[in-house]
Amino acid sequence: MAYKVPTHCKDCSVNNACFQHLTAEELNEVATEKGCSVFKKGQVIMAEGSKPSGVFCINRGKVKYTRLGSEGRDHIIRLGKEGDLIGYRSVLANESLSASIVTLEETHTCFIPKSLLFDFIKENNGFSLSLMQQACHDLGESGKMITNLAQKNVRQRLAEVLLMLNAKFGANEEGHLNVKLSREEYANMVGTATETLIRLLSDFKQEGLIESKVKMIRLLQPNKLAAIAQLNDF
Amino acid sequence: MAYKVPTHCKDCSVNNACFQHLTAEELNEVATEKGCSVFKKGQVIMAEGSKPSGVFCINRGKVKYTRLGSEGRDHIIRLGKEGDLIGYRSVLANESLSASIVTLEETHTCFIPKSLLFDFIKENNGFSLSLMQQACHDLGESGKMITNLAQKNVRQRLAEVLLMLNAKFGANEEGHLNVKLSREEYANMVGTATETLIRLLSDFKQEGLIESKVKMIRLLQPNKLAAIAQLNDF
DNA sequence: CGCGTATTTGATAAGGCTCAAACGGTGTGG
DNA sequence: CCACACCGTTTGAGCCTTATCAAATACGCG
Repeated sequence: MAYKVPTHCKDCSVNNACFQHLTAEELNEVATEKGCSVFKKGQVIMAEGSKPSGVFCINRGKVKYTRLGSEGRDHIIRLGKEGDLIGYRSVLANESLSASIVTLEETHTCFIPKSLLFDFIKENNGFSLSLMQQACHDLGESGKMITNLAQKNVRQRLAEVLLMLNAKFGANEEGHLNVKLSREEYANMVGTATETLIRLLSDFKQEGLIESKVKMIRLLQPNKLAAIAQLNDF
Repeated sequence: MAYKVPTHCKDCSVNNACFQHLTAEELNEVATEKGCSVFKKGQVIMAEGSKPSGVFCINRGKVKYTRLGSEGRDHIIRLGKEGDLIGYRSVLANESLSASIVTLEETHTCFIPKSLLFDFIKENNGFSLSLMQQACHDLGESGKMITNLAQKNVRQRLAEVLLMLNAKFGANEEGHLNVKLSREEYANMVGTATETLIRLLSDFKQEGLIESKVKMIRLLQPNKLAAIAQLNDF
């Protein structure tokens, strides 16, 4: 499972905001110390409750952050894609993971050990600040999600999730959302039962807001979706 | 409204985790540059959407972070008390405030300008790391709240909110929760209608789980509340 | 092609929201 | 000191949204 990807960090195509603050020398350190892995679809990269010994940088692929609720049901609290750091929250707060991180498709990662990460934080202010900004930004997003769950109904939340997916992953040449999720995963993002989600998706289809063929969803009228979601900002 | 509190930071009774990493000299800087204010109950310290030019440190008092939802209803996403930093998320992420910060009682604060904060971040690794840990910890708490809202019913969430208040603010000598909130504020924390909240509170009262006289709530059986809330960890 | 899983549809029930009205405490002015 | 008005709280009734259970259908994989 563990292997070295051919690319050196400085040639890496993905652009992580934090790593852009590292010097050539520091990037060399990463390239030397990092371990690389490939995960197949559906694999658990990190398990809820464990304490990771470092962070992963996603080189290719997509992941979901999923928390197990008390009724044995999952809830997806965030998604990650190329360039995102995985598990940084837990490592920096020195807390155990509050969610499992599971791949949505084949995913290539580079592992950066905790010690190296903390070295950079101590020595490189730009890196440190960038990481902090990441955390604070994510905290803001979480706040939005909290209000949405507390105040919006399922229809509004679904519209918002669709727009969020579009903003984060974009669409391919045919206009389909660039991420494949099962109906259950959609339901776990929206916070509803799978059956309810399916009914609302077909409502949206009938209203001409989206097109959907099983795993392929195309947004036809994003502005109308935004109106449904009651978005003030997007 | 703005005045200097008599205490120098190094004598300040409140212990903010970040400030403990500052040197005597740096604390002097804070004491020199900070501005202090007193806010009466119900005053808005910072308004949602604005961009603060620094952070407040709470010297005395309690605040709520409240977001205005699309239906004109508030949702309380967090509470703050003595020693907490206000507005750090927005300042560090360089984003506008995602919530208004409103006092729950008379509150004394010290204002620390953005520039000074960033100086410390650049020069003092302990401070910087501590701030980062704060942000990452809060991010974890937000994640918990998201799962709770998505998966738990109102009764479970109310039990959890009561326990959270007890953990954060404790109880006075008579066993009453050390924070005064209206029924509407409780509802806005739980994410439900005021009427529903009132009904559930009186259910809890009938079941002997709590005592309540308007603004005074006493938890009688916290372990039973924890069972209702389905807490894995508390 | 056949099995297992994911998706879809239907029927029913419950949880929670909304509207309406009554009640209670508190502060103000006479 | 009392009467009144206002606001927060409480209770009731009906309805709507959403969850749950059950069953049918479609899809993907070996």
